[in-house]
Amino acid sequence: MILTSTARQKFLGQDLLWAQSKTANIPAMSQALTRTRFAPSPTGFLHLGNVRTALFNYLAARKFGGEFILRSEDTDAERSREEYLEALLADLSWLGLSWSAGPGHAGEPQQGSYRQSQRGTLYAEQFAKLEAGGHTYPCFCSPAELAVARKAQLAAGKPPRYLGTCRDLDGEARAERAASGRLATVRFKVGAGDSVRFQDLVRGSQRFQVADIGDFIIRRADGTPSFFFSNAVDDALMGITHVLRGEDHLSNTPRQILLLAALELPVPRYGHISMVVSDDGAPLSKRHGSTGLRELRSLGYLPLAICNHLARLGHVYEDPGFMSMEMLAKHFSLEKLGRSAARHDMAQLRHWQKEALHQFSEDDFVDWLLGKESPVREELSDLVPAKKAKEFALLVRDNVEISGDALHWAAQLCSEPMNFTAAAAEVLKAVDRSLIVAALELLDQHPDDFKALAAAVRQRTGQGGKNLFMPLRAALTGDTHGPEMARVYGFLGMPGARARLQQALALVGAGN
RNA sequence: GCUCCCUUCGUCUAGCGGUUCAGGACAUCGCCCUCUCAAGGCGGGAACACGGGUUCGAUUCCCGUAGGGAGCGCCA
Repeated sequence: MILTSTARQKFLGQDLLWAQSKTANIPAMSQALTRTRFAPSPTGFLHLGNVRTALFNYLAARKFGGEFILRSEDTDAERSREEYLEALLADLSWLGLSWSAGPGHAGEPQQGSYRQSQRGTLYAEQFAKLEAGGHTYPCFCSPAELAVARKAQLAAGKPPRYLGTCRDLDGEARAERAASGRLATVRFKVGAGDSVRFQDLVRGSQRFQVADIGDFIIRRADGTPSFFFSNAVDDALMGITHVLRGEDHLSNTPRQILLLAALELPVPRYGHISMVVSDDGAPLSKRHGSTGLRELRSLGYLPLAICNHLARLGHVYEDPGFMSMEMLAKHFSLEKLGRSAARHDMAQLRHWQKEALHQFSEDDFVDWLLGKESPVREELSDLVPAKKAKEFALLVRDNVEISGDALHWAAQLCSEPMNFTAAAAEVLKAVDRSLIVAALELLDQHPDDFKALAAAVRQRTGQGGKNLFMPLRAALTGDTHGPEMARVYGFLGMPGARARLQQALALVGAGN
């Protein structure tokens, strides 16, 4: 395809616009006009890379008082599943990313559905426009034939591009092939000898040779639109102004610009953000345990912890502190987006998790650990008596980083008989029997005052400091670290403490 | 194979030719606090991939090399 001069003018005009937008950090335009989107295909669960893309789009929209919309790219009927879509929506809203329009949203807009599988009519109109403009042709090559051609090109050291076999077929030849029952795809005619330029929001000016782009399929043999087509067309039709997407789309962008130009539809500003790789440097995949949003959620990571972590992967905030979603949006800036790939580091996420927990009030914390949303709610209720649950939660608060950690403390402090960690058993083995015996005998005199008990034991045994407290801790909690002993003692209660000391006695004195 | 993108402490990154023998955060190590852990305070170690240019002067600009990544699909 040769760009018409008006189309080219348009490009130049847009180049200018984009160049400006880069320096001005998104033009004022008409503020409310900033529309971003997240357009996943419901073929699996979200991983951190997807989530970060969604987050950036959300933050950009929110910062400029615009709209963030969701679109389900479910044109692949084979792989798309309703349950994935539902999971996606649930996970995104759990994260705190709210969208103003999307699949299943009340008040579906004038343009139609936010599921591509239901936008066939709209696509048909656009296909017709393209066909009328002479931008397309049917291609009768079979997948097998194409695969062979590709292989041959690769072997010959050539780029694997469509050869154009069906491009110049005349009407007769086409009719003949169609009559023979061969199904045709529709290809977009890409012209030669020109280049496509655009100003990438994060990578600056880009230029691709049109000659390097083969005629690509925009409609599959079954009549459904291909990604290049539906994705670009929907962005235009839905009035998307800024597309922040993965770097993997960068070299495909010229195709979409060409398409949109042929359709005379508005071209959004594109920003290609770096990829996120997992902590071992491997690319993220839909079934990568530690990088799946679902997995993190079920482990007890908090939405805001994840957002703080992700927002700083490939994006810089001057303030190194924890931020609310509002602050994340307020200080989000396209100019602060980095160009190189970022590694997801669990240690960093853990830091934000601690920060997020730190922000919690007591009630928030109790609700997080024991409430309906808690992934450990049931297991905890099996271990901790309901009436002591709240006290337990507050007791272990400083020793819990993710909800699962509470399970350890529940097991240590509530199970009967009690568990001793290896370290605690070591401590008890080395301790003098008389110390535990003394504690046992003095227990009655100090039923609810650990300090007084400790003082009494100290007086009788002559042991103090670490030598006093560590054995008592090991005996009462079965562990060598944990919450403050005075609070633990209060939680255990006198009868509980007695039972525990007696159990500990069995381990004591292995040395004497 | 071709095209494009990327390359500063272990990790995320600041840096947009000199005021930086490179700053912050996380992680790590040490000390303080302390009955333990955590938190908190103080302090330490730790990086400009390599080679050429350009320049009075390069982490910063240009060109190569190496390494990593992406795209070239009737996947998205």
